[in-house]
Amino acid sequence: MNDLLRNLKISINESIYLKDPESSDLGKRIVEHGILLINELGFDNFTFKKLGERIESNESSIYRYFENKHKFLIYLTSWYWGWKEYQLAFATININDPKHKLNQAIEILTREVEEDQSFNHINEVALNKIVINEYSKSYLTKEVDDENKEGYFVIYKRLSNRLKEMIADVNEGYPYPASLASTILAGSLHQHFLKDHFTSLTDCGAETSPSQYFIHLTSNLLNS
Amino acid sequence: MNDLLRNLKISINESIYLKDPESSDLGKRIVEHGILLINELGFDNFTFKKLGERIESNESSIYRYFENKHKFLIYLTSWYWGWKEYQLAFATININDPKHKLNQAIEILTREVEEDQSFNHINEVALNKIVINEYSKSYLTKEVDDENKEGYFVIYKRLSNRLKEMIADVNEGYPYPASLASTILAGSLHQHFLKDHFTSLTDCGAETSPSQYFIHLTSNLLNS
DNA sequence: CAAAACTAATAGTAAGACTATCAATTTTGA
DNA sequence: TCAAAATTGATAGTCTTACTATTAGTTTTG
Repeated sequence: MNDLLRNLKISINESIYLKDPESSDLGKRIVEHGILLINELGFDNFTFKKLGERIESNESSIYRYFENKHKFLIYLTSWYWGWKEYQLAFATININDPKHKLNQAIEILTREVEEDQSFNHINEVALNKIVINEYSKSYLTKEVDDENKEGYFVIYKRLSNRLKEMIADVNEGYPYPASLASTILAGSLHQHFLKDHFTSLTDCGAETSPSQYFIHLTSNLLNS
Repeated sequence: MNDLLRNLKISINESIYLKDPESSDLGKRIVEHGILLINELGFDNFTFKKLGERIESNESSIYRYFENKHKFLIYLTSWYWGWKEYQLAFATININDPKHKLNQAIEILTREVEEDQSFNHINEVALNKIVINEYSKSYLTKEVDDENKEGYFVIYKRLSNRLKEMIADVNEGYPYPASLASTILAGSLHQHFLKDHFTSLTDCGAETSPSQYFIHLTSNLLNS
């Protein structure tokens, strides 16, 4: 991402946090080291107490920013999808050919993540691993419907919808654009997970990327 | 499923449990009501203490069958995939045409689950909902690699592989059979979840089923 | 029918997920 | 610039979860 975006802020639904972590130094440290610590321990073993120790602050101070670790995860993953949304918008804005545009979109949404200099306190590589390993835990709960109504997943839904529109622009007769879009988004996380832990269940690995798999799949499906 | 299978037992890796729950009345009650209770409360809110109260037994007695609730989930989902594996084997054994065989396989693996009379103490409909809502939590952990080595996921991997073989039998030139198989299995659970909670992200619903979507996708992909 | 296995009940520990209180520090706006 | 407001850190405390240990009563079985 370029310098134009250096002052950009990904905006996130205010009901996800108690106090905006972008508004203070402590808040940014919570986010920065929260990402690193969840990535190290896994979300299940992560606690606010451990994060407090890591940043030499106090558990109770973290609770003033986020109600609980579940909301913290929703905050972090929302940030991630908001970040992807910007990348997608910038990378496809000048492309007119629908096929080329869609391929570019899939590439951006499914590729291996690299560090983005525009956001100092966020390690996008670690955050991407968190999304791969933990994102589904944020919605596989008994509270999904309530939280969905509260708008906790708007960014992801908007992103999935953009992809769906691009699919429809390539082939408006294709009957399942929404399902294909969600399959690409969730399926890509899954293929990344499989290549790290269940190699027999995927063709992705050193020589083949999830991007190649999904671009091939989509092209063949829509251009036939 | 027919009467031939009435005495069938789905066999599950012995290291997943401490004492075989099929070997006693209490064990069967743990499984039977464990499925119902997890379905009611969600896995996160489920505890052995609550299950003990439900079956009028004791927490400590349940701990003699399963080390912890994580292993209990692995047991239940392994049972589910073993059950699917039998259904798949029986339904495809006499089909010779590879395309027809594959379509039949996808149908079985992605369709809405109905009660199976062959296994009295197991409510397959509730178990299917558990698999949709909780299966990914069983492998999205820091311990996956160890547990995978212990064979906790063999049944699922074997099933995914069978599907992969059927895909390859239809089109041996298709470059991503393993990824397509895992996409169908995990993607189907995901589409079922979306139709219940995020309707804008899927085309599946009252008129369209995940089976139709995946059969259409696979046919178009392999027969072009 | 006695030994072995199993189950239920109780108690106890350590950690997690918070809430409340208070004092010290920092920020801020009149 | 100084007093009020906001923020942070430290401590303590509650309730729940996830277990482990012990014991006593019940059932099974060779």
